[in-house]
Amino acid sequence: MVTIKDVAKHAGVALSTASYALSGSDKVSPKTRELVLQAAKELNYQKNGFAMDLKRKSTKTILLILSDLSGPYYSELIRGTQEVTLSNGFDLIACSSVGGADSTAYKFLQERRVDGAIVLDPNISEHLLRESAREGCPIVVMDRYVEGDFIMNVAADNVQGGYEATRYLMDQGHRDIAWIGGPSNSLGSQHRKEGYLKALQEEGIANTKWMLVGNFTEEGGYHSTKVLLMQEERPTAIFYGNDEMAIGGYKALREFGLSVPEDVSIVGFDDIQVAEYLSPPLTTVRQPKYEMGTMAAHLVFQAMGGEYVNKSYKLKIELIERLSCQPPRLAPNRGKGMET
Amino acid sequence: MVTIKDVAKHAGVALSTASYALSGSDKVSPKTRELVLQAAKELNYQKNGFAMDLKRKSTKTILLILSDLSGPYYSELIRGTQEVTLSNGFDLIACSSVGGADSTAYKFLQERRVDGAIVLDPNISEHLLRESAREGCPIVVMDRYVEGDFIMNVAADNVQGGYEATRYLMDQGHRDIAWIGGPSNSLGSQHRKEGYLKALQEEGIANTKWMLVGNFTEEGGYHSTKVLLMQEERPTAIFYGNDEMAIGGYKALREFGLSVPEDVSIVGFDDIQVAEYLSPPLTTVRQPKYEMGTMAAHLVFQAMGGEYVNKSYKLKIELIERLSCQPPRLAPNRGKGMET
DNA sequence: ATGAAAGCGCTAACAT
DNA sequence: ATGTTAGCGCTTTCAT
Repeated sequence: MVTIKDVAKHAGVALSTASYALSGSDKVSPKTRELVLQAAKELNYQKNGFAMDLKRKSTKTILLILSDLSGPYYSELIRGTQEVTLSNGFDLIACSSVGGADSTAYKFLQERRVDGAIVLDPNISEHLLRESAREGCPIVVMDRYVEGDFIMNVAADNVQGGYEATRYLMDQGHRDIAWIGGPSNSLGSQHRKEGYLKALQEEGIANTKWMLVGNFTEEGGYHSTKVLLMQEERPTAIFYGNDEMAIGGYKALREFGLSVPEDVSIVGFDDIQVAEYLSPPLTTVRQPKYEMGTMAAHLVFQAMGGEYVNKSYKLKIELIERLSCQPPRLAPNRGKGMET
Repeated sequence: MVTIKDVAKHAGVALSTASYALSGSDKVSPKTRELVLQAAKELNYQKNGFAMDLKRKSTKTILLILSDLSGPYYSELIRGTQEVTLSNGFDLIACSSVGGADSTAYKFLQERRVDGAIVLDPNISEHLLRESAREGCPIVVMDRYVEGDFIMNVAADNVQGGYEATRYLMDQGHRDIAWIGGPSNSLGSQHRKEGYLKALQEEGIANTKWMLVGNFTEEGGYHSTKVLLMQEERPTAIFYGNDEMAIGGYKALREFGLSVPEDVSIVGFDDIQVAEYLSPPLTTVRQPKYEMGTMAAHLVFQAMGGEYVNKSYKLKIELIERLSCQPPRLAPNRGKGMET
């Protein structure tokens, strides 16, 4: 491997001179610089970034940790973080936690390979987070709440989102509204459910009968919906913890010969790209993902700069009205022994 | 910052002993190890990965470069590379070329920060690729063809894909088939077009009238389609360089009061998630993305191992038949001065 | 089993 | 303007 030493020798200058020349310092004469650059080119010299980081004690890179590094969900969010990161002269790399404790995420966090991190990944333990966050490596955790030094949180207001979706359904006259939630390790899903329950309670509805879980996948939504439909009493509306599950729901409904929204109204969560193309187009709740991304990145840089920042931010959420909901066809099927 | 030196001192052992203990070598007695581990915990010691890499002269990480780190397109591909990378005990990080020469991609490639790279990004110059690929850092370039030492290529057989899509349309009786391609820096798009032309030629059709470019975006597809439809003679079918553009096409067609597939048949390319939910569901060409991902990763590791590998791979492509095509309604509108 | 010391490739303070 | 040199934090050889 050709090092700066080789370049220096080849150019007939001292090691430091080569270093200066290569880094564009004005401490060397144009002539020497040219000499060095020439030598570097001839030898096909490539700088070793680590050696540099080691000296400089900072990497100028931010790490973005996602649960699977894929999925349409992240697009906008990534774009947001990327813009901010870049305009601060930093680099952004992304990795996932696939592989558990051997995962790239763990390695990069534990080995001080980055100057800051943004984490959107329930698999990263609070322990690791607290252990890794430090002066020189602030961490922003998204969609969950983790306390600790140099740890900040940003999330969409999922409670609000859940509440508004349910409220919307109730305003149309629905009273029998089912909830199909995400996995239990998703705080976002829990909060949506909280909002859902809050809305129900406001109307004095104590629904516990129609609460199921999918796992945020189409598959899961499909199965949970089938389970739901096999019960004696059916809801007039279903609120899904995310859009993917709602897609599965559409499928299950179709299999039961039920149509949306005539027989049952549906609302999803996330507003992924497909939502608008489903038939009927899915009414759903949109999270301000781009804003969440920029927000997170800004926080990282503020914390780096030692600025005082609030530890926790909640961003407003927006209901996207499409065609998957309408008032329930009949008077709700109550009087079969339900209270109120 | 607490270093291994501090840990050693705190534990009352030598630097090297601490290092051994920390890395789980069996050269230290269990007792000393315990001592060191304890000290490390007390001081909240975190190893510095760079220093380690510097010594070890390898990073055990592979870099995946994508043009924008987002977009539904990549999902499967990423999953493929990730699986292989992980099972080889390596880490995978992803970054984009946003930022041009200042981008993360450039930095990581130029500064020897990784042991290999997979590039799916037309923005990375051939020059950089050739400069960066070397023993100890093989590079696999996807969807384009770059020659050089330690550079390999994997791509879907886009020519075949373009050919089959067009052939399919022609088998239904279409003769007036438009092409709306991607940006000119996309070799994939060029190849698809090549296949398209080849199919046309087989029937003796020398179509040049209906060839436009979008830029792989919905927006672009929309506009190009409008331009197309404003012309006097209209095609009976349109073949889009990717699905996003086809979506834009659907929209433009609707605005012109034309329906798919009755008035014009459509085929897309890529088979993104939305394709199946469009109405009508989009007939399109699926690339074996997961396989391309695993293939690329395997190649990187083989090259690392010094194994002889072919430099170039082409993967078969598959036509997904949905409902956006049907035979043209009338006899094709020829006889207006067209040859044959 | 443990310690001393060399050195990975680089930057930057210091000397010339 | 250029050269000399001391580390950055770590691994690893070689003595002990």
